[in-house]
Amino acid sequence: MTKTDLHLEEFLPYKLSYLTNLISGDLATLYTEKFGIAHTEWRVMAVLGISSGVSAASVAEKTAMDKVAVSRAINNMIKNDLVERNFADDDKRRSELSLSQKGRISYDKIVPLALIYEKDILKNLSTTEQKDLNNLLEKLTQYVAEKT
Amino acid sequence: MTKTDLHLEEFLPYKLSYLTNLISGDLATLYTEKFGIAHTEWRVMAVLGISSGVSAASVAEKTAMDKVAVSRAINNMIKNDLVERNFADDDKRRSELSLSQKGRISYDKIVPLALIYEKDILKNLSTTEQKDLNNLLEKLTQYVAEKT
DNA sequence: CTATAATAGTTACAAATGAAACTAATTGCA
DNA sequence: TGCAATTAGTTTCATTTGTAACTATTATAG
Repeated sequence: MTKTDLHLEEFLPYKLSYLTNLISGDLATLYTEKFGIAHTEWRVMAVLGISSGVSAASVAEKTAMDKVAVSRAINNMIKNDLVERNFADDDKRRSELSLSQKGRISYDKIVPLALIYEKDILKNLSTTEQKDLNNLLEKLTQYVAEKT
Repeated sequence: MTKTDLHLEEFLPYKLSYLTNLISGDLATLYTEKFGIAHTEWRVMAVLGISSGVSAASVAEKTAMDKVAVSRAINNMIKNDLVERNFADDDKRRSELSLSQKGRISYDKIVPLALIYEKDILKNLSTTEQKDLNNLLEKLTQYVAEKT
């Protein structure tokens, strides 16, 4: 006799999605409320914070966002003086992006808050459990990503 | 010396979000491609598949969706003959929702596929690891949910 | 009773996201 | 060279989602 009922609360995709939404929403308050930065912009900022002069395509790759979303985020951040853009000498299509001074200041304020938030969540898990969690997520991610 | 850099690939909220998106997108093909059912509708369907005559508010609660999203999903599903609605005798505002026959047929086809999908993903983890995963997600969810 | 508040669900409008077509610049190959 | 194909990024339009205000009905306090 096979069980064919599906209870959302026990269904992995739902559980993951639920937790992810809680955390994302929670985290979003850190960068939206005080800094008026949207979710996509936060991801871009996180990348530009540690890599300067990169292209939009590279940002897209590192943030798992598509190029349209990146384009919009970037242009909005430029408008808000958070990001600066140059165009590459050897290829005028390619943009070279970095945080502006203002962007850097916000970044430097947000990152510690984000790390504290992460730490706060993880404090409920032992060191071993944290390792396990990473392992499990990594395994799942790799498998799902590879099955095309 | 404290580390203040934030690398997305190692940041729990990002990792969770990334995995969730992969899985949700993957799963969505199961119900959209063949059945033309949207994500919100799938959640509603999952609930109505095991509970008949429930209110929209109750569906909202069980799906972690807000009432507007539920209203839209429900009305669309009614339009597509997937859901039937009555209004409660003792309170004409309250709807009593169930899958229609057509909805039930789709449900009976989708659920096994969804469960197979879940099983396929989980087959990469040992029984212990699966338990661990559940435990960890549960712990995190509970903590994050409670910190308001 | 009646007026006010509360509840179930919907509508309307704004913001976010996604897909496809587009522009401009560069590459490659005949 | 010069013309077709590719690449970087943008624009446009349709769909989705979120928020607030709204309608209809029921509950409750005076």
